[in-house]
Amino acid sequence: MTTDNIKEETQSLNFLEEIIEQDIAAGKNGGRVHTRFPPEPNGYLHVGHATSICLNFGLAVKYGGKCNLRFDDTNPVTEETEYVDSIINDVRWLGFEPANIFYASDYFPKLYDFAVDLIKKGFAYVDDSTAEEIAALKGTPTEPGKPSPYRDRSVEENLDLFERMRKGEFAEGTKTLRAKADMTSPNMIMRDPLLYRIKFAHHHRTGDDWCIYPMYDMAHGQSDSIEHITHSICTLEFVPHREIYDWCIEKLGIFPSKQYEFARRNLSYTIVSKRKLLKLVNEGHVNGWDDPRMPTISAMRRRGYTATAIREWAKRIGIAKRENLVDLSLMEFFVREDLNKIALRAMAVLDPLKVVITNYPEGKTEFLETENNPEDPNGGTRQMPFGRELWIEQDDFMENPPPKFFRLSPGTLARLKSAYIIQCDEVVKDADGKPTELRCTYFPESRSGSDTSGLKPKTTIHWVSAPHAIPAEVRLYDRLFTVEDPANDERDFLELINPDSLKVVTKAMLEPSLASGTPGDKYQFLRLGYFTVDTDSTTEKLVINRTVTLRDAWSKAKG
RNA sequence: UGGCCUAUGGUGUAACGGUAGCACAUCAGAUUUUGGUUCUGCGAGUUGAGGUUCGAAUCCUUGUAGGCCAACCA
Repeated sequence: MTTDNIKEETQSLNFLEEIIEQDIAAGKNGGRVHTRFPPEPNGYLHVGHATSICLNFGLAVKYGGKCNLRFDDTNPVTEETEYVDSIINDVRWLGFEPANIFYASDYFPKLYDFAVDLIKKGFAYVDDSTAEEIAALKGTPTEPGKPSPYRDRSVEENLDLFERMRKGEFAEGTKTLRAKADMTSPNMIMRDPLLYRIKFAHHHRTGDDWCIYPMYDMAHGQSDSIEHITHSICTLEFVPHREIYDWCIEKLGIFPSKQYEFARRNLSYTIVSKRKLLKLVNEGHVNGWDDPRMPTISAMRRRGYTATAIREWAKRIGIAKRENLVDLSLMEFFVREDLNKIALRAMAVLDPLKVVITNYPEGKTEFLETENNPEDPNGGTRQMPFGRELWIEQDDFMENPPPKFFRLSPGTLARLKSAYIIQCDEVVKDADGKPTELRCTYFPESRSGSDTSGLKPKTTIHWVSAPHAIPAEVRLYDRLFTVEDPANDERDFLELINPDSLKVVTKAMLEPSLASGTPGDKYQFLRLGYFTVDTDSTTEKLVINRTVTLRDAWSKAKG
């Protein structure tokens, strides 16, 4: 037996996997595993949904089961087809194909029949109380509720009233259908929860067919049951709903789906509240739902995060029932890990400083070979033009360097990556004393691959040939908020926005091979980070997003 | 002052009565034509108090702390 086998066999399970394996072992549902991802199409999917998608689809994959994508579209006033399309797109982009794409709204007729069945069995009644009256009789967590005066209507009357609700005979808010459960239950959810409400609203799929719509407690579990979902996984805030979930299924005598709850995963420095996200977009704090600083899946995609990275991240942070705040650096680790393998290397200068090689012939251009990806044996090489005038990074030069700085400074040597070793002879400065040009000499015998100079520079820096460089706009992103947990801060979240979350570099210089870049292409700009071509790019102008920086020992060292 | 859920290094997550492990982060070192990658190593943890047991992170009791529940939202 190999080490790998041992490792695999002793791999620990999360609590949901344990439940599933026990169910399979017990022969429950014939060993079948069927999950579902049930978003409400009222907004864009965010990183929290991403973990849920990975969980539900991942479990199905792991146990040879199925996972449905089901739109929980039972509230017509907030839901739109636009969101449906983006959700399907996001699920597929993450690498999962739903076994079925279903809509709770497709079950409206069936759900209506279920409601009628509950009425007939004496488990539901039509209540004429107003919202205020219902709330008043509901009691409090420490006091039991009191029965509605309409609670003991006859089955016949309830049937009649409910049918007339459906026909549109009553105004919104005047009548509801409620479960006849337990007004004295310590679980507030069990105090005769609303099952149906009247809403004369246009539904994105059923149009004006209905003027009554099922509530969550009437729709969700029953939809699970209709689809024969075996493991219905949701977040912790639904724990108290489990009782009514089971109650409805039992009273209806339908397929017994089971609900299990986990703690949603929170990412540090981000916010996922739909209301707050909407505010960021509407008030222009960010540039739309897919602004690369947003926590939406579409934004992460645009920023250059890969589906692989997100899936691996979700796998690694695991699943449990305790409160958590996952450090952003863990996400960034997986983004770097994947990008390190797949991103093409390129050279780009964000803050250009002119270098003139005084002993290099004027007008001469030579092409030097450089590797596309040292991590990929089949990555191949490309040719980089090199000449007398180059751009290097301002940060790579210091006239008066501190002790640990070992890049270019007057009199020191530096290797130009895949090219020659140079030495800085003279610094040309502007009126403010800022270097504007370096006059250097190169060592012709130090060419990469055939270096006979014997010189040992302490550093290798990146560069771009000035006459061949492509100017581009590069957008540098940082965390959107200044505090780890903006959702739980006493200050208004708008006050916590990081003023430096976006820096636009307008005069970046890229190596010429970038000219053919199209949106979504991923690169590692040597020594700078991982970058991707943004959707704002045009044929005239490239726009590049920085996905994440490289780990940077130097910036840490200097503080 | 009701019910429910939860508590393990800085962070996330394992250990299912038998040596508290893994990953990230941190720090130190090696390698390196990317201050990247890779490799090696260090430091750091069971919410308090009782109890059961030969033995408790794990079981029991009881504190403490955090979260959720009184939308015609999901």
